[in-house]
Amino acid sequence: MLSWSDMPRHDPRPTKPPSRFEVADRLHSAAIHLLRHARKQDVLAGVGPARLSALSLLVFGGPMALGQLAAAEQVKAPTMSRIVAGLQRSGLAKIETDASDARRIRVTATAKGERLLQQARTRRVQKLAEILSGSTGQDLGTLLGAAELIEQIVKRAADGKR
Amino acid sequence: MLSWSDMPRHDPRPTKPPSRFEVADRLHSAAIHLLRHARKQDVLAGVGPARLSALSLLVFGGPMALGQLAAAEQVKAPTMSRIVAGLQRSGLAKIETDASDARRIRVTATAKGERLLQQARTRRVQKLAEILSGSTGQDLGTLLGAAELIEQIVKRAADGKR
DNA sequence: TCCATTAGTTAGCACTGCTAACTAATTATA
DNA sequence: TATAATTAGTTAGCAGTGCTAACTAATGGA
Repeated sequence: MLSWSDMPRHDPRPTKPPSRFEVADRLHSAAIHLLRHARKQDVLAGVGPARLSALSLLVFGGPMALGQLAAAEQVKAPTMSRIVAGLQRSGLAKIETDASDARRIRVTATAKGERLLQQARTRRVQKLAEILSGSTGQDLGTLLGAAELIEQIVKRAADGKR
Repeated sequence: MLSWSDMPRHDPRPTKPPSRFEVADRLHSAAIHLLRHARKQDVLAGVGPARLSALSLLVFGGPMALGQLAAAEQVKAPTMSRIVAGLQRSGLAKIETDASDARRIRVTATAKGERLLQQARTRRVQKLAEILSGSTGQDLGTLLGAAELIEQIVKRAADGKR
């Protein structure tokens, strides 16, 4: 779904330089379909996607304040407040008040949280690796290159916005 | 976040044949970050993501029964029942009972629904095209190739499951 | 000192996912 | 044919995730 190629094409121009628009559309569709597979593994963690994502930020990015977490996850403070409360309730993260500024809280992943995240991560990636099993080395190279490009591009866009 | 490369690497092996695992991980991360941008455009539609996605299926896939919709969206029937009710309430889709089997309903996108979807689609893709604006023609080629590969791979995985 | 700003929380709404339990229609079977 | 099993959808109720508005508490500047 959601692909220009699904619509009647009255432009029989051959594939010369792909337009940004076409590339954007195909990437969009591909990303949706890819993540749909990965996401299904997450139910096994028993933790919702927002909590899992915030936890991953804590595990890989280290302890941080609620506001930082919210900004990184592109979510408003009240939403992150609830997510952190959930993580705390499940024993996956702990919070302590900042020594130098009593308004701030410092959120940290617990050992249990790190363990759970690694397992969830492994399941997701393993699932994707599984569906890549029929791919040639060359295809894997193309995909890796594309993934790196995308990360660069997205990072550039985010930096430009800051 | 969520990338092996963020973790301490004690394996200094150069980039020879990328492992499926590594490719899966990088793709996973890239897809998440890419869609995070596109998704933010959707608030402008005034329709939630699940409804938008179901509507796109109706627009591009034609009218179908509720069960088909649920299966295609990988969602349970009660969830799709509510999504369709919402689309109907907003005048974006209409339902009629199947003539040959009175248990079934036939869900169809309205003209208004098609219009709204095209606008939402355009916004999403335009946003992605925008962040691609700094890319060379060669990069666009790599990205397009990767998108096509992913669609093939995901399709194969889905077909295999059937 | 007093006021504006900043960090987080609480309350309340909407949307999306689930399971369990239901109705109604269809199909299979005794 | 009558009844039982299956199938299609709906309803009710729960949890999670997003928002805005309104609040409290702490900080920092005039």
